[in-house]
Amino acid sequence: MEEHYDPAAVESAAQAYWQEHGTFEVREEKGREKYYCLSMLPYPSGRLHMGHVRNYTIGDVLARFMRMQGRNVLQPMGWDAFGLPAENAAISNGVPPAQWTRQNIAHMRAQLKSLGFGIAWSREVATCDPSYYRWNQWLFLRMLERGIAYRKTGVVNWDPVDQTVLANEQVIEGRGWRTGAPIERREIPTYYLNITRYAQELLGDLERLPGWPERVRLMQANWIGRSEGCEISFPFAADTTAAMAQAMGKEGALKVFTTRADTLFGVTFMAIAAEHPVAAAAGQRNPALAAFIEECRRGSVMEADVATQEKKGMRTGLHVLHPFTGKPIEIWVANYVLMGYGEGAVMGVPGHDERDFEFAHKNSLPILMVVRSKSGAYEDVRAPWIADYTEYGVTVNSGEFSGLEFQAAVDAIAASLEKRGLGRKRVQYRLRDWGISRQRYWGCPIPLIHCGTCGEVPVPDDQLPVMLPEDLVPDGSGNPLAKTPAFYECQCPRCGGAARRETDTMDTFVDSSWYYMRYACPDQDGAMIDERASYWLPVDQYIGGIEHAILHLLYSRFWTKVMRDLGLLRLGEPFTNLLTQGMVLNHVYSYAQPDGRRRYVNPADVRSRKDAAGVESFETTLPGGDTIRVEYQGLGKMSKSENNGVDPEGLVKRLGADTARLFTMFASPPDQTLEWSDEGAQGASRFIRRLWNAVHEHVRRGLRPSVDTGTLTDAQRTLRRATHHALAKSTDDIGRRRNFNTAIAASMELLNTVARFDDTSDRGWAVRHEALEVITLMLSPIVPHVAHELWRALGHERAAVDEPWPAVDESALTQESVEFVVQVNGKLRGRVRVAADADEAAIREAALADAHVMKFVGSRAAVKRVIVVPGRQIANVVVSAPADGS
RNA sequence: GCGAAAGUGGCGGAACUGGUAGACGCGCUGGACUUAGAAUCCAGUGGGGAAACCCGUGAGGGUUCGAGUCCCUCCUUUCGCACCA
Repeated sequence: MEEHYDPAAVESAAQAYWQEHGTFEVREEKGREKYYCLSMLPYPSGRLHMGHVRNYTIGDVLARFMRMQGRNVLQPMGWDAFGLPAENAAISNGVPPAQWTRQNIAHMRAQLKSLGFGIAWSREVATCDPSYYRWNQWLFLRMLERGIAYRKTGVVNWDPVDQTVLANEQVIEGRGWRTGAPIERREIPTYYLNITRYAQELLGDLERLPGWPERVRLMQANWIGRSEGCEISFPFAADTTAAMAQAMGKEGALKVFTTRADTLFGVTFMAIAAEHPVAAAAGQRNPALAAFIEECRRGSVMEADVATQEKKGMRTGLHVLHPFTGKPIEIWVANYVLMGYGEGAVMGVPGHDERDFEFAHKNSLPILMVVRSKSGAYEDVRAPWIADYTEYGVTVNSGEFSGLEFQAAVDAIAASLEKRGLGRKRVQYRLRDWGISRQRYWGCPIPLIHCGTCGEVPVPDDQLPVMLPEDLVPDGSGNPLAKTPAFYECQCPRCGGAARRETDTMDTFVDSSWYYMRYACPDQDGAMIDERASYWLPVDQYIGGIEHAILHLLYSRFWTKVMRDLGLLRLGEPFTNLLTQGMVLNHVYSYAQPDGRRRYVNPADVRSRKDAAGVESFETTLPGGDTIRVEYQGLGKMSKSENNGVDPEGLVKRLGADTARLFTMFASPPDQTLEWSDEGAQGASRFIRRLWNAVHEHVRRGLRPSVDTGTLTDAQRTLRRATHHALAKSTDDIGRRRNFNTAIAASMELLNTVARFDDTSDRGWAVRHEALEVITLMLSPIVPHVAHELWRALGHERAAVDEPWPAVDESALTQESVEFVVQVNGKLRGRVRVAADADEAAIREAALADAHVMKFVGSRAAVKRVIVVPGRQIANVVVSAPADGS
């Protein structure tokens, strides 16, 4: 063993050992309990960031811990390799996305290896490999056969300059993020996956996921957004049937969805979305209305923007009839009605709905009150034209349905409507079908062919995969696939005539919806997955960022259920336990440039100084050599834009992988935010050196006999107790609570105890030896490299990574006497030592015999009772009037 | 607006089931070693007070022998969703 800790040497030796022994390569072993530990796969952006380090360290600690617990552990890794950044890099550098992506993967793989993660590298998957995306295409075709995938014309964000669809988050203040061009709402044909078919199951099964954070389940439930209500048909009035017959075919009624059928008698107008077919029909006869519809169409499709918009509307001149009173009700086109939810039309009840209230006020529409509060108070204090009343109450002014409470009113009205064929109860979901078409190059081709005579024709299975050409360089305008005849020109598989291949690619969320299944059998080229998947799945522990709480995790659950229904799996839920790690934060510093724009300075380049009054200020040295003052702007997520990232590669070079891992695990619990601290990282490094030095000092004295636990001194017994106490805590903290920070604190505490233990006898040596062994193994999942070396130094042939997790020696924990804390009326007043088996009476006597305690009790006569809590080693003396202690 | 989580020393955090508030680390102070610094080691470190003690977990109330923890009201911060009919 070297005298001085050299992380680079220790780490490369340990990594070489694991590599050589294939330590983390695993096979399916029937009868051995498996543990599938999965971290979300990274996008190959080029370099790891601290968020990756944190994510994969959490996974690695759990994987290594479970391995020591005897489980057959699979921890794989792969690459979410399709996507926009590769195209953007291609546009600015002229390098094909494939080349850029593969270079990044190579670099990041090396970075992951340098951090010592115990990954089964032979199972690596990259989603841009044809051997992977081929099965996206295959499953898509199976979905198409069953109607789960379908083609529909839908509203999208369209950038007219780049000629492409943009995701909502790529539209900034109504303009394309790259071109600055105003974004249009355009209806183009895209492929959808029918996730709404699974809405109820996706919602209901959330209850079967107790290993998921409550807040993620809640976010998904809100996203799915189930509401119970009624659909109601309002027949068209006589004056409008001619126009409607044209637009609506045979329907003859305007359908709405409502959760408040009890307010049906309060309807004073109908509101329909600008995209509603009735609106289009009305617009044909009315140029002003057509212009208004066009104005709404140009507006953003982002719902957050829609929410802040002023409520605007225009009358259509068309009417429907109230299903009970028969009175005509005018139809308005309103910008607050969403085409994508319910029927794209609502009944306007301004007396009992906030939005309708606002709309009615703006347009001077009548407001009727048809619900009063149960107490009746509402009628007395508020008139409907002053405020709306949106609570559940009792119906009034509602004909035969007056005087009913909410549920009774809804039931009665729905029953009556259903009898007349004008409505029924229905469940509505907020969730929409998943549009997967992207007018992008760097993604998985959608395996379809458009033929002039046969229409849309699926690519036959034996022609899969539809290969994405890898040598194209996008220029920023449109999809290069659509400009590459060699790609899109093809023969129709049905009639053999000339046809055009679909040039849209799939949303990259498709790629990440099932990659965790493929790790089980990445070499299988005859099927999507095979029976090895049923050995490893479901994933026992999934770790990733909270930002994926909805989309990725919902899509994966949906995908799993589809595969189950296709008979490919027996599993309904892919991830048993989910850990969402917190963000990594760092300080943000900036200064104003002459042109007024702020420039961000990396915290590593900022110096702090204090003036005579102790006021702290910050400065940095510019590349030119000038020193400039910078402003502290608080903490922010590590990001490029705020230039506050810490490069893991530099950290590993400077302090070592073990230090990087130890600091990220120690600074805060895994699900909370982590604040980067350079001093904290130094502290982690210092602890590792202290441990190294302690072991070095210990083994320098040579190896000696093992512990004879029967004949130890008090100090020796105390150290053994500390050892096994720390072990019990660490086991619980990692295994049950997932609180790695406190597990590490327990090891630090034990090392402090060892440092104070200066017994040089044989038995003293042996007790210290045991403590150092336990520390080494307890920390080995967190700092595996240094543990590997220390374990050898402590005299072991077998590698630390192959050792089982040590067992707690219960006998070491027992004590002959224990200290009880004595309180008087809940305030700490003394400590007494009693025999470990002392009964309540003895503890009570000991407490009352303590002079300091009695000072506050006054006299024994004042004692009302004594509460003894043996498990907590605490006794509380209750007195009626405590003495003041003086 | 709706939903959720969280407010504890100078800082990150600990206190898991209501039972010794502040573990562990950082920082800071003093000391040792050193020509000196760095590194390392030792001691101290919530506030007040000479001490006895008193006060302290965002604010206010409550339950309890006992509250950081439970209940009520309020404040602040963060996150998610947001015209969902």
